[in-house]
Amino acid sequence: MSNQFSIEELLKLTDEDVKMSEKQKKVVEAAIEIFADKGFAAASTSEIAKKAGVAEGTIFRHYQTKKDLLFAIVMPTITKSIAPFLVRNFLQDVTKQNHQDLEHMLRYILENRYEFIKKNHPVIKILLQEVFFHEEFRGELRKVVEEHAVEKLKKLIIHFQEKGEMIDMPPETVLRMIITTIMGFLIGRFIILPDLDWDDEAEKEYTIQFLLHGLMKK
Amino acid sequence: MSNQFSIEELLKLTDEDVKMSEKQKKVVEAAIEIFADKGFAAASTSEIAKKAGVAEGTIFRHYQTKKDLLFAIVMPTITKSIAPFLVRNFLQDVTKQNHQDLEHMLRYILENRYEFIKKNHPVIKILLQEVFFHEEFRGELRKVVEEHAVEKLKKLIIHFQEKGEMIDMPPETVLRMIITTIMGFLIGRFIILPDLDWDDEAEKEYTIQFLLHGLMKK
Amino acid sequence: MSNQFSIEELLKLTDEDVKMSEKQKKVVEAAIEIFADKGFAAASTSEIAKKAGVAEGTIFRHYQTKKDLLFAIVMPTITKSIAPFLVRNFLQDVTKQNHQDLEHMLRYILENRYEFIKKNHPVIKILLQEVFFHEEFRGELRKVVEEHAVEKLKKLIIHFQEKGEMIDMPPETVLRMIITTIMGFLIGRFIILPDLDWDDEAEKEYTIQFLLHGLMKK
Amino acid sequence: MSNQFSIEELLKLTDEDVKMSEKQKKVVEAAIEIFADKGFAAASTSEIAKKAGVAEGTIFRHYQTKKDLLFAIVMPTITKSIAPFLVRNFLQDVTKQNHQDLEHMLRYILENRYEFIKKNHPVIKILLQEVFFHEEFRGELRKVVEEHAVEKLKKLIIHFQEKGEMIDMPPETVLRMIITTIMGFLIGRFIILPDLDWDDEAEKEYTIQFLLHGLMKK
DNA sequence: GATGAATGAGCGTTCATTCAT
DNA sequence: TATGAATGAACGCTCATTCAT
Repeated sequence: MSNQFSIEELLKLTDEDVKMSEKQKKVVEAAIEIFADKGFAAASTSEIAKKAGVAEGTIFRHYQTKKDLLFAIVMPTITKSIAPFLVRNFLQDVTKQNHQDLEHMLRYILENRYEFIKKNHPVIKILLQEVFFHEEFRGELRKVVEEHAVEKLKKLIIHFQEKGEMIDMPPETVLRMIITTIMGFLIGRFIILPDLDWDDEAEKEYTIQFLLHGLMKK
Repeated sequence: MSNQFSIEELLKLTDEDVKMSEKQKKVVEAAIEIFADKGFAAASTSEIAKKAGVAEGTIFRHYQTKKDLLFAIVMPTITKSIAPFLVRNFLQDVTKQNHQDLEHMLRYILENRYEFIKKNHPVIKILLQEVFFHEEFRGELRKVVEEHAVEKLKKLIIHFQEKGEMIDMPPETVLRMIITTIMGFLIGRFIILPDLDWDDEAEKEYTIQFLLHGLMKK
Repeated sequence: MSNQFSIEELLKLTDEDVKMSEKQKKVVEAAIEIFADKGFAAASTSEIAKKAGVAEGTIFRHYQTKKDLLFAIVMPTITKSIAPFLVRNFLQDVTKQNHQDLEHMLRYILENRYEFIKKNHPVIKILLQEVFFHEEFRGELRKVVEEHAVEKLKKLIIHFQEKGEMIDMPPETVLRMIITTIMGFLIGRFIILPDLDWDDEAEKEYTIQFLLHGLMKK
Repeated sequence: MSNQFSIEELLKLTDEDVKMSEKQKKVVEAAIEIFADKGFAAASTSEIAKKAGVAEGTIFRHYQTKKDLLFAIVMPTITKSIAPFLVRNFLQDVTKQNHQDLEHMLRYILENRYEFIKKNHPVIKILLQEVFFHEEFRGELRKVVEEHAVEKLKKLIIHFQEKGEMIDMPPETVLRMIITTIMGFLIGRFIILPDLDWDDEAEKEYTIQFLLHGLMKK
């Protein structure tokens, strides 16, 4: 319980950024924009400095290497990416409720992650692009997901299956369907085709309906 | 109909590679390995040359620039990525059959793309990594998908919906669910977690079941 | 005679350091250590500041440039390096004595310079390392040596030669032998191989014997 | 005997340099000049390239780092610096002769090293300047001197002492006097004050006389 | 056709120095 | 007086690309 956080504590994590000096903030903003646009390897520190309106040396006062800058941007987002499962009572809250739990849970996760990616899509784009090239990202993701998300969700799935509400598939497979469907929507919506004319509320509803139909026992 | 191909013609596309000299093939193999491993921008032509066992200059005899080499590797795979829909009679074949059409179609597409990605996952990994950074890839993908896949599949979806077999959602949304679920499986299986101990036949079956449950009218 | 000093005045030169603030002293100490260790050009002011426990800017309050810091450290040692010959009565003192003068003089110089380098070897190491790269050091050395040491010593040599005690060689050559032999010992002892197990008293004696044998008329 | 060389073989070592391309030779020449002039740390590769008339990248085709360039220049000279003692029969040649052996040996060494430093003084200047900053140089010097020079010379010194020709001092101390006196002359002559008006033949003679007087038993 | 030396622009990074606090 | 963030020129080095052989 000691390494879990209340929503308030999680928000504090976000506000830590406030400690940054004005110039440092400018550097981070410019770096996010450029990393997202052309990728880490193709981004140059001189371009970042120019866009941030600082001298190139200023970047290296705050971040020892270009890679450190990338990590400082992406690493916190890796933790925050599983924020719903960091909430202390996530498991109990959901299981104590009635037969509509599954739907509630899916709606909660989708809505919550929708807002998260809506606010952070440039950094998440960077994460998606760079996760292949930096073992550190994969390691951190695996750690954070395995420690805080996988077990909780598998328990929930088994709980729903025992109540006879959910289709009989291995919990890992059900998990894959949930993640795939939700991320498929959000990545399509915010990363791949953000310029399409999305009716967000309708698509969220369809996504939930598709998941419920696909996962619930008839 | 003129820019559509029979299965035989598609296979010929694959065999075009045969025209390449021994050295050229080595270059392409080395480039695929290194691009997939560290990304286009972080790969150096000298490293590719060394791994291919050719001189640095040899690469540039066959490909004017490093980017040309990338394109020569990835572009054909973009076309092949929608191969099932390039087949002349795809639409007729499916719609002329009985009430098990939807399942047959999904099974056909999944099986076919499973084999494709199994054989080509390094190049597909490169495509996934680089599609964000090269407008040319996005343009080609959009063209090929819109011209050959989207319309056919939307017609099919409408056909199933009119037969009362498929859930009532906008065809584009149904398409998204199908693509998301199938690609979610294949990318997870071959690109993100290829080292997991997958029971492929079972997972394929679950994926089909999930799609059928999610998309069929009860 | 006006620019010559008594022993007391020379000591005062040493005590000038007292005027420095605590921080300034720390800077000088750190700079000596780092300049001696890695050379002036490869030493960074930030490293000096860190080792001295002051801010980077503090160095430049006391010394306008990094070179000024080097000069402030080394220049006084250039003067002190010929201290024995700065003593007002060096010449008279030696020539007024008996036939053992030569030996006395050599012992005096060797002993005196042995103590000097024992106390100041880090700065002398810096001087030896940097004298090639800074014309200012060569200029100051030449000035100080020519003005205060060469003429006195040449007169002494001629004096000993006229007394028939010393071998007939050009006085400059004799001077070279003396300097070479004494500095060869001291540099070997304190700069090049300080970690060897030296028997200092014996080696001093051998050095004197070698010089006497080599220079005295048989 | 296997790792010892005839004069001819040693000369071949020198001629190996011939394998270098024209541009590479230019780079080495420029680097020697600039390293000797301002020291390794203060020399810039762009300045070397400019003086050599090549592109900066050309330097790094032949030498992976600036330090490699320094080592390629200096390391062979470390070996050659003890060339006389690498000659197969150095020891026998000298000891088989008559009472004038000591003088012959000293004359041979002085003359030989005089010619060596006359030809190579820029590289030797670099070695003297950089030996303090690069453990690799000290290591190589120690190895080469201990393996090939020290033992041979100590045996010779003991041989002369047993014949009663040489003063009774520890052989290491005698060695120090010889090295100090010869190097003192050569370094003064070629490195420190090369612009003085030296009468080389006379100074060589004085140096030998001083050594003989200083070391021979009366 | 293949080579690999040569190029030079551009990279990430360091550094002595300045200056507002 | 002392600080340390900020600067920007210069550094060592890499790279895609060219071209004489």
